Amino acid sequence: MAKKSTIHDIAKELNITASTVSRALSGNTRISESTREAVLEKAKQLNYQHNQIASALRSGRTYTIGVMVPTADRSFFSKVVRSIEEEVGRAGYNVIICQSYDRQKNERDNIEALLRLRADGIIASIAKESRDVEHFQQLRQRKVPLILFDRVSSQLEVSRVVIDDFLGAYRATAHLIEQGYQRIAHFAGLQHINIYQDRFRGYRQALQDYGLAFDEKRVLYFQDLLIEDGMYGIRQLLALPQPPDAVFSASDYAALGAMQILKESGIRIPQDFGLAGFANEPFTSFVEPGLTTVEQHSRQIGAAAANLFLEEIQAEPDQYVFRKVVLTPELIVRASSQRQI
Amino acid sequence: MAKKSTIHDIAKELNITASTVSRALSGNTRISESTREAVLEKAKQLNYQHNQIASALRSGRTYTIGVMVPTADRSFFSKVVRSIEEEVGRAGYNVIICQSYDRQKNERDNIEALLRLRADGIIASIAKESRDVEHFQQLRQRKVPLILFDRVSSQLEVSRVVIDDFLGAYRATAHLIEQGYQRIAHFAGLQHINIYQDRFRGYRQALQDYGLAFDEKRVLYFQDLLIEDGMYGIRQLLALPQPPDAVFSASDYAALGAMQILKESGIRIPQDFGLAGFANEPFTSFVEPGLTTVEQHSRQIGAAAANLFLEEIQAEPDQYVFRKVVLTPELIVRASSQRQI
DNA sequence: ATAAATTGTGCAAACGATTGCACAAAATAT
DNA sequence: ATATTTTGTGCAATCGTTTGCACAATTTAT
Repeated sequence: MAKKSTIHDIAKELNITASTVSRALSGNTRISESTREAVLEKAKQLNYQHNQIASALRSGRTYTIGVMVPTADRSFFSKVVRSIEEEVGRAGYNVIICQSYDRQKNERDNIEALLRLRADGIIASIAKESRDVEHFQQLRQRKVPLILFDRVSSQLEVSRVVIDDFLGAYRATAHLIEQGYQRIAHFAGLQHINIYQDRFRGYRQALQDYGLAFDEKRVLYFQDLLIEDGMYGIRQLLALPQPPDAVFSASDYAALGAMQILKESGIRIPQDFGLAGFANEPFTSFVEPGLTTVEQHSRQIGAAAANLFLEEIQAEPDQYVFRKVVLTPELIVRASSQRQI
Repeated sequence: MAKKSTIHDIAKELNITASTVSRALSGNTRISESTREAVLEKAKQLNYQHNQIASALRSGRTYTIGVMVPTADRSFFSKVVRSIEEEVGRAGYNVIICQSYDRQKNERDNIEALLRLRADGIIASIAKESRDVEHFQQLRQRKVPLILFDRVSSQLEVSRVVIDDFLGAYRATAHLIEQGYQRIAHFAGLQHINIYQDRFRGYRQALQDYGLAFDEKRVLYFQDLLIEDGMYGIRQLLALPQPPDAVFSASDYAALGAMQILKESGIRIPQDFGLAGFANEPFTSFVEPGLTTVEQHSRQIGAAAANLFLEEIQAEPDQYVFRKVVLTPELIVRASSQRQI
């Protein structure tokens, strides 16, 4: 039971040198077919396993890439991660998943760890807490490719892939208006985050284009846009002198919270009140009524991010130009907003 | 802008050797306070970053541990992972999250990748598809500590942490019986998986202890126990000559599917029909009515698994004895099963 | 038939840290 | 005052691959 075998062990048995073994294993074309076969067979026989550590040390490439998301237990991020895994996996890269839990400290620590591990690149979506992004700067200095997606920062000059949040929000709001809702409120996220800012802008633009007044009392801002936030928010809105008759929420979770309270209060959805969320979380399709929402095409986001990384890693370091991919979201209309039949 | 600095750079600047620098940085007590300080300062000044690759190659320890779960977007696994991260992080370990997506091939590939990366250990929950576990055996051969949790295999002699699934199922079923339900059905998982087998056994035992007849027509087996499975399952059950009046589902998701259909069919929960799930997924608390379920104490599972790993890694290789940690689950009673007030 | 290109392999130096051994200087014990 | 221990550092080998350079043997071109 050979504990650990190295290319030297293989070399010794075959009376050749380790260089030749290394080349045979890595597919160097200068190696003759016969020795290659012999090496491969002996490798299998000795239960040889490539030592990625040694390889990485010498070659400078770890074939490892870090993917950092706020949290992996959100359908959106989980799908993006999976899609990245599939895409870069085909090119021989391993993915290390990191979670920032929306904390800047974790984000910083993860970056440190990935740098120590000498990851070949990082694909990330920025933590909510990170208003400044200096901790990402050192990646630039160290020439580690960084690709951002979804939650990006304009302060970083890197390739990125986003969806058109403005358009998604615009369409959702316009749809509510077209369904006859008049006083549409908005659950907004923190405005230093691009996606929430864009969604807010889309909402306002739609109101304006359709000639509806914007009323800032109908906009509530939340740190996390969770279910509880939605519950709290809808209570605030219903207590207004002139309560709204619909909510466009920047998050499905907050929309769901609102739905709970509305149902409890005997307010009928969609007859009396319209609801639309954002992200197309799985639960949106099985709550009652189904929640109208915006699909972000997470798989495509992941694939795009992965490909941007692969491009960048293969490009000449100095003449690579950063790219921006913008995908178009899709409005998913469900019962929660369908007043007209 | 020093691109990359090594301990040699630091050494050169201070007119000492790399060995001394290495020792100073790693906290060796033989180094004088003055040189240590000088090294630390110079390191910061040169923007030095420890090269974990080189270190790993020489020392044989990567301080990296792989955590493999079927999928990270389930609340249960996500919490376990987080808890492991926190626990081993304190001991200086990095966590690499891998997902098998319940596929044996992915599981095998992940193990290969982790071995290539020379992970110091692996904590895993086995994929549904894996009936045999030979791909785990090579870890034993290569002396890489393996800790299993939740979905374990009796074919592997390793430390493990599980909850008492039998007890959880027993309590859930007993609770339904005590609420007056008479014909309790069960959504079961694949029986080659320990947790589903135990839950099934708990269900049967409770029926028996309370003098209720076991009827195999009331047990439906599902591959994945998803929402759709629950929808399909409840339809089957309702079509029986003598339909059940309650379901204990081995998964919250399937229970949720059943709930949807029951509501659509105008069957009142809990008055006409009782429901209980398993896992305490977040949505169980906000569906209407709240779903009775079983909490698995995921954080404790993660912490226990992490500590088992840390113990094993520190033990003498040959005299380590495998340990089994069994945690007690907790029944969470909600409206879906509370017929008696 | 000679020159040039190609093919297949070996040599040896990296990559950047860790670590056993050695040893001088300083501190402590006898 | 000498012997012994402790303290602080250096030397050099090592971890397992990769890779530029060299070079003989073969093949192809002129």
